[in-house]
This record gives sequence, structure tokens and C-alpha cells, in this order.
Amino acid sequence: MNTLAEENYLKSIYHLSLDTENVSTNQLAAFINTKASSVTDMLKKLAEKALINYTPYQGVNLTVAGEKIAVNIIRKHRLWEYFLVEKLDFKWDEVHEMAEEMEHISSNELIDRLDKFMGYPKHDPHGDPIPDCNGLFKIHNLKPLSAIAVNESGVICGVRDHSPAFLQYLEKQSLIIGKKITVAEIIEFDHSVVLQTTDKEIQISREVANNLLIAL
Amino acid sequence: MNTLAEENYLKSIYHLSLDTENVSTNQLAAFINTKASSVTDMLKKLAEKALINYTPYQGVNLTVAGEKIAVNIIRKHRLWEYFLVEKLDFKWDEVHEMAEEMEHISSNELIDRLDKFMGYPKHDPHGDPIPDCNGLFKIHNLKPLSAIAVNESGVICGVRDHSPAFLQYLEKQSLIIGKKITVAEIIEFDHSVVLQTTDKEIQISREVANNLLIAL
DNA sequence: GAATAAATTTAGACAAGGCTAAATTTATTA
DNA sequence: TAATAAATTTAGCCTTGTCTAAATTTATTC
Repeated sequence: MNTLAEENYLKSIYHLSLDTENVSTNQLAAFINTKASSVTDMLKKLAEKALINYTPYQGVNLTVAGEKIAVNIIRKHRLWEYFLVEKLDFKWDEVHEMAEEMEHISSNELIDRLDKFMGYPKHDPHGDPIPDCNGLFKIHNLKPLSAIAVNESGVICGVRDHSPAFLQYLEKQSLIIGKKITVAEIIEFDHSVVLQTTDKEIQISREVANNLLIAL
Repeated sequence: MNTLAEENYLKSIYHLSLDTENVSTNQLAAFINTKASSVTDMLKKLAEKALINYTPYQGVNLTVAGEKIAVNIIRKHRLWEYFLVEKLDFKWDEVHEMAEEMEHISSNELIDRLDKFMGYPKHDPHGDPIPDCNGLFKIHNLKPLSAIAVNESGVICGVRDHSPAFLQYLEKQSLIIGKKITVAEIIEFDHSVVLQTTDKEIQISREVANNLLIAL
């Protein structure tokens, strides 16, 4: 098995790989909140284990074996988040830290049974897809709200930022998963977005719009 | 917060303290499966943190602060075991290792909500009492079956050995928590015990009898 | 295309937790 | 009570994962 630190590196490389092909040492260091030199040490170790492809100075990406481990950790994370919200009544902004710990519980039998217990949910409380027991999941073709044109409509299906502050703000504005919205206007000056929802009109900043994921 | 290793030492000291007033270095080393010298190092660290009372060569016991932490870990362990058996349908011999990991999930809010979710159970699947959110629980006055006289009756309420092998054996013999038994005979030669249960007569070794806890 | 800047890696150190071997203390026994 | 045995602690070393500072490589710019 892998250490907790190794698992966190693999998971982080996976997340960063969604945006860039090769993940750089500095990117990882910033993401994990550590120093570039520490990252280099760990990359050597993971490369040694054949979990990443690593060429000095050229960044890294996951091998098939490494990706399998990363996806399994993400599966655990999202299933525990679902459990915490659906069974223990936590709010969607409260569960991330707890799930960060729980995702490292090793038993796969446990997580498969948890999955069954909850009825094989497809998405976590933030709209992120939950990989099945074979690591398979659909990657939605979601667009940030900031990329939606005026008069177009869509449904909120995910968030990019998972911080409690952001989630609490959305909650307050009733901008929750499943909400239908229409872009009424985009303010020229600062690219703020005016939304028409089922119950009211809301104006949000470009920053917020950029972190809301929409299905058309 | 305390490290995983520290938590395991505190928990172990707590368990061993149930039998002996002061726990010796060697006892701990054997229990934790490590070397006496490693134990000494950790004892110094825990004494430094005022979680144990430690006098070199004289063994240790928990301070009030240390006992509080230990009981909280045990609460978590037993609640997770209950969850695994009652909600995820694991068998009583399958849950110990998983709970060993889960007991270190830090959030107390989480464990309190889990407790509520399950209806505040009083005992784990092995009959051990579950401390409440204030760390309070009744210590049953249970006797090992080996200490019960011929013709006396009682109910199986706990086990001393939690190993899968022992639990599987009990399961096979239908010697489960809540079962009513009567001591029919004690074999003089090897102190084997002949039990009369509701459905049949069973003979068990002194070793087994010694690890079954009975309420009269 | 050299010179500077930015990114990355190497070198050397540290803390946690563990181990072996040696020294010391306590317990036991003749 | 002296001698031996058992238990415990100390000393010194190892691994993991981290850090700072220095060296090296890659990127950028004039």
C-alpha cells in the first residue's frame, strides 16, 4: 500500500492534470502547500514505484497504475461526502475536510458496501461525478457560467471552488445544484452576470460566474 | 492534536489498565507489537504532554486528560464497528481492522452525528459498551464463563478476544451476544465446559470459556 | 545569442517513530 | 546479601517526509 502522503500527491496530480497535460513541480507545490524541493523528492519516489511518468524539469503525469489509485481515492472522497450530507445531515460546505481524512480508509470492500448502502449515487453534494467500483464515470461537458451568452439557459451542475466561503455564498443566493438559470445580462464594465432564476433575479461577479459549472 | 501513534499508545494503555494498575513498558511493547525501547521514547513524549503519569522503571497510567482522549477513541472505534455491522452488513469478525483506521477520523461532530444516526446504541457488535458523547458508560459486571459454577445460567454479553478466528468459531457454534446458556458440566481433566443452550448442548475448551463474558 | 530570470533539482538538516545493542536498574534467588 | 536474571532505559542509527540554501537547468529578453 501507499502512504497517506503518496496518496495525496497522486490525487493532486490527477486534479491538476485536468487542466494541463503535464503538471509542473511548482504547480504541485502550490497546490499541496509545500516546497518545490519536497515535491521533487516525492516525485522521484512515485516514479520509482511506476505511478507517475517523471522527467526532471519536464513535469509529471500519471501512469495507468497511478491514475487508478487516484480515481479510487476520489471515489472514496465523494462517496463519504455524499454519506455525510445525505445520511448525517451535514451541509455541503462542511464536508470537505472530513472527507479528506476518510478518503484514506483503505478497505475497498467497505467503500463498495457504502456505495450500495446509499443506492449507488452518481454525483457528490457538489455535483462532481462519483466513479463506480471499476473507476468509471462520465465527465460532464460543463461550461463555466462566465462562458454562457446572454439569453442562454442552463442548469447548475457543479462548482469549481469547493471552499466553505464560496459554497455558503451560493447557498445564501439559492444558487444550488439543480437550479435552472438564464443569463439575463452581462455588465460590460466588470463582466458581472445578471441571472434570472425561477424565483428571482440575481447579480453575481465574474469571479463567481467563473466558478459555477452549467449544463446547457 | 495528537499523532496516530500517540492515540494508539493512549488507547493501549487504557485497555491494559483495566487489568493492572500500572502498565509496564514490556506489557505495552508486547501489546503494540513494538520494542521496549520504542515504548520508552513514546512514554517520555506522552508524559511531556501530561497525558500519562510516568516514572522510569515504574510503569505508567493515564492522567485524566489522557483517559479522556483514550475513551474518545474507543467511542469512535465502537460506533464505527456498530455502523459497519448494522448499516453495511459486515459480520462481527470482519470489522475490527477497519474500525482501527476509522477511530482516528478526528471530527467529534461527525461521530456525534453518527451516534444519533444509529439511535445512540449502547453496545458494539461484540457486546462492549459504547461511551456517550461525554465519555460516560457503564462497565458491566461480567464474569468469564470459566468462572461460572455448574448448573448456573447466564447470558453471553461480551468477548475478551476479538480475533476473527475466535469470533468465527463462536458464530459457528451459535455462541453469539444475547444467547442464554447454562453450565451443564465442567470436565475435571482439562476444565472443558459443557453448555446447555436453547437449541443444543455444546462442549467448549477452558480457553474458549475464559474468553466469553457472561451476565448472570 | 549572451545575459538575466524563473523553475527545478541537489545537498544537507530536522522531527517523528522505530530498531539494535549496550548500559543501567530492579527483582529474584542461592 | 551477593550474584544472577529480568526489565527498562540510553545511545546511536535508519526511514519518511519535510525544510532552507545552493547549484543547475530552462525560459525569456535585450
